Amino acid sequence: MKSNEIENIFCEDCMMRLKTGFKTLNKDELELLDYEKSCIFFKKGEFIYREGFRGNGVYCINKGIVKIFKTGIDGKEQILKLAKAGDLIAFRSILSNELSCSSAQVIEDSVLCFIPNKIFLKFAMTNPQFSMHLIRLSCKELGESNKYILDLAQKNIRERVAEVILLLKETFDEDKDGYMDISLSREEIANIVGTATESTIRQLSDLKKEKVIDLKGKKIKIIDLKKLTRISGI
Amino acid sequence: MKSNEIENIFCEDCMMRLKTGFKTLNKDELELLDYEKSCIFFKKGEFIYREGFRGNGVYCINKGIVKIFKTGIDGKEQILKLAKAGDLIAFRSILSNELSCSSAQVIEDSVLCFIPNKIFLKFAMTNPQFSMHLIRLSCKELGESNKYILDLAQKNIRERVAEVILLLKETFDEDKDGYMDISLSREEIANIVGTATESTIRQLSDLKKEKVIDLKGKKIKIIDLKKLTRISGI
DNA sequence: CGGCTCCTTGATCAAGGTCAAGACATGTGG
DNA sequence: CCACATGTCTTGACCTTGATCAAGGAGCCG
Repeated sequence: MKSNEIENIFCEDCMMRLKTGFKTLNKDELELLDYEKSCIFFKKGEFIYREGFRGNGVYCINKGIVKIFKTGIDGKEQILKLAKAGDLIAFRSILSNELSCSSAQVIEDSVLCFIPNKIFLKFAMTNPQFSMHLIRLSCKELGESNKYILDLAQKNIRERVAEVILLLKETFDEDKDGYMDISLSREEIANIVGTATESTIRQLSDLKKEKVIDLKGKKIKIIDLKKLTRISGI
Repeated sequence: MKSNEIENIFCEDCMMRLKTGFKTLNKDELELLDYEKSCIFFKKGEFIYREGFRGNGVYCINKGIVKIFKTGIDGKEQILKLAKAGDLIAFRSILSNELSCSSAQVIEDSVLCFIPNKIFLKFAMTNPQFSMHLIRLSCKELGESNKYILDLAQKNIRERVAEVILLLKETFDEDKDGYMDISLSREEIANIVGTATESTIRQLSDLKKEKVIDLKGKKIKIIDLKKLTRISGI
């Protein structure tokens, strides 16, 4: 189907499955999932799906990092979410039966399991445990979106940059030196914060000067968590 | 239970039910719902629930208008949604088992049906049709929230004011003179747009001068829908 | 080494926030 | 019914924040 299809990852052995609603599937369902799904490798920069299209399935991230974003006027991105191993993406449009409201592009080489519409919806409609998981997932994301609306409307850029760094810390691990295990371009950080690239750079420089964070290329390390939290206004 | 409880509205006869997931309930379930729910009258200005608390049920709006909002720094509101007859509110925190992420306050005298946690979750877990409705509802709202994030991040205030007027038009009917059937204070409009009250007033005045809308007290009438749409950048 | 792209910084400018004052509307008690 | 108080609306003046434009620097690759 896809050119970069790779050898099957057995769902039963998949550690990521336990982080998702798929852990509620019984043996038969799991077998069916295993049969119907396909595992696909995506290189950095590749698109998984694009805004405005009708999706034909959902993706479970087995490995890698994916950015989910909307495209605004003159092509400027607004990143809604960074998805990582164990996250389910593209479920919103499938479940609400709408066109996709966002695009997904790979930030770090990824392995994704594609689960076709039909079987995903079958589970959703026949397995109450599974559907409750989906409900919780979408309601959680709704809560996060609502929070971000407030921030965008009321916080200034310094506060939002601080908050995004804290968000990254929550989402990603850190290496032995304390730098967070994610490499985003300055433009991408700006597209999470919802501001111009230059403004984000200035805020990052300020935070570095103030010894709140340290920067090494694209890597960020939090030095003074307390102060960063205070700045973010959480 | 509540001081302003009013006489029961029979679910079976309730027209609003047909707009909600409750239309999927069978006769027995409906009877149970009817028995467990309570109908409550709320006067303008009263709070239905507040941010940060654990909800003990959801509300189905039978009549009236309710604003759902988050409170930010120094008390400034950000309105997330105006809910009207046929809308279900407070379901997010119940379903995700989190604290309420927003408050609900009555804008126009309302009648609400309170459905306790227990029975609502029972339906969600045992009636697949009902749970699919909930999934669709939360995914739809998630899509709207995501859209609003993009707007807040990238559109200017003129565009956003125009967009909010269009949103009001979609949500509420108009009277015989073409004025929309909702009265919001300038501050409330500003709290939807996510800006200062004065800025909103200026934009409204401009749009009136340009003959795009007309203003009569708190009532708004759209004169030039095409131009308004163009301004909103949709 | 030249040609990319991304990052950084400075200068400038406009959008929109804030403050202040007056207009208008509404309600209240005398 | 008036006088007064209160709250909302509106407008003007001013100033801050952050966007935009421009130029130079750093890192990377063929």
